[in-house]
Amino acid sequence: MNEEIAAKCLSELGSPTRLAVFRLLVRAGPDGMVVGDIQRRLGIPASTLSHHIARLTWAGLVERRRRGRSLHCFAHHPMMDDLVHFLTAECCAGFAGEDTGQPAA
Amino acid sequence: MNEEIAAKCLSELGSPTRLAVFRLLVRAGPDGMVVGDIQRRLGIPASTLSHHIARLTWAGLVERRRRGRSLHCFAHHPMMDDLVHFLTAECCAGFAGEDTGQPAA
DNA sequence: AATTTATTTCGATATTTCTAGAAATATAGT
DNA sequence: ACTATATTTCTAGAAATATCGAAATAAATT
Repeated sequence: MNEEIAAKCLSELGSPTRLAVFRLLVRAGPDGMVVGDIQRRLGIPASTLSHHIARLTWAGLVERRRRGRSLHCFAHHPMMDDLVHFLTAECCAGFAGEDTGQPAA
Repeated sequence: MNEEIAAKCLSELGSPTRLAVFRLLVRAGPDGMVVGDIQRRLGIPASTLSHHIARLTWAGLVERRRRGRSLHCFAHHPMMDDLVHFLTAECCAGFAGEDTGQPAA
């Protein structure tokens, strides 16, 4: 995880709709959730939802696996864990990060 | 911290430029950093930087205090801590969040 | 192979965001 | 009051994003 990838993830999670989708998937656990169920839960058109899920997937935050006619979506936890670790280590008060090349002052 | 505020913070930090600004401020510590120093460090026009700092401030992630002719900027750690806590508690694998009103399945 | 279900891709429009120059504002010094 | 410095606000064009209906694709069923 570097600043560029972190920014990408943050940006994707920064959409209220996408954050809601991601939280649903986290709550859904290892079984994931079918696109149609997410759609009914959030009440948004299928094409709009598809767009948002595609972006989350592109950012590495969500995985999709086809099972029969349905697509199951899962939160991809390693990416989220890396992101939280990055924020904790380099963007929080108790900053103990490595020297990134620039002097502290 | 709720989903709406979290989305706002995530969205603001999701810009590469703004994430860089915020990280600079975290590294700068309690002394903060003057806008002009940030500008020279990042090499972007003053008006562009002002826009980004205004957004970070509006999101509650940065504080500004005038000191003479300069404006000192500081990372506002409580907001960031709340955000990281929100992500850890409700968007990560070991999810132990409260029931948000919907049944788990 | 036609039908039904599930989801995506396309296309078009509306909105937001980014960027940066020019002008304006705020403060300090002379 | 004038000048210099620091930063913001105004403005606008370009680029990115959001939205959603319609058409297309994929898989199962008949």
